[in-house]
Amino acid sequence: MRFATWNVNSLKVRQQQVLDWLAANPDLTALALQETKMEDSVFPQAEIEAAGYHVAFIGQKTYNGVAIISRQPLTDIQYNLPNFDDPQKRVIAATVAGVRFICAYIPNGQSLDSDKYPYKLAWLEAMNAYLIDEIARHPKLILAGDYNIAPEDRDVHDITKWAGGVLVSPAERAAFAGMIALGLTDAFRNFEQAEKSFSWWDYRGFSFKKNAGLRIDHLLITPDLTRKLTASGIDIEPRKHERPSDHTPVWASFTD
DNA sequence: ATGGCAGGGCACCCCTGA
Repeated sequence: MRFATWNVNSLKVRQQQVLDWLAANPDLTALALQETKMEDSVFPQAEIEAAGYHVAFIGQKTYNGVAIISRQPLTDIQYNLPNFDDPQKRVIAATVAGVRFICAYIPNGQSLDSDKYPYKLAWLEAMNAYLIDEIARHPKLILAGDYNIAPEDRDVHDITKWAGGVLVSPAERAAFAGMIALGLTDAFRNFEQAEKSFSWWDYRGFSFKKNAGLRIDHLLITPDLTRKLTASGIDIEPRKHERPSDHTPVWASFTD
């Protein structure tokens, strides 16, 4: 089994890149997408199914929007956090290959003095409460997505440039640590990894070329899956393409 | 300290992202 997450920053623009990446990764069980930025009525369901996949999605115009694409059927699809009334479409979950696969686009927060920051913290609190229930129901669970949190300073190319802002604030990192405290493992960090491994690079200032990035896309997994974890990584290949997303896929492999 | 790039929307400037 292999699972991945990718913030595509508009599925309309990245649709072919997603299909190409899936074709290049035939062992992938399921892929979580964030920032599809499209309403359900225009979601390319037929094209994705015609390519041989199952898909579940929920979106809105301009902002947010999440989807799960898989090679096996998706069951028990859930839309949104059940315990948080939120017009923003940021969560979709499904069971695939016996794994509860949650796809989340965690709020950015914008800045510490923005209204969006307390929204982010409240959202994370609701996610934590939701996870407690879900982990109890599903021993094999993955929370995959764009967390908009760099958990540690080594996940930031230059902490002096980001200190005092969102993505690295103590409260956000505490929320991430709160998820780890539920018994979850950061699949990427379960193995020795290259220094300066990132999943996002700003479009501006040749950030990708300079590897001035952040690691903010993660797969957190339950103990039952940690025992089965065989490898994890970040595929920076798509970030090199023409018109790339600013994020790149992050993945984890498991024994069946 | 600022803005830089990219996507999208009733729209040729503004908002958001991270």
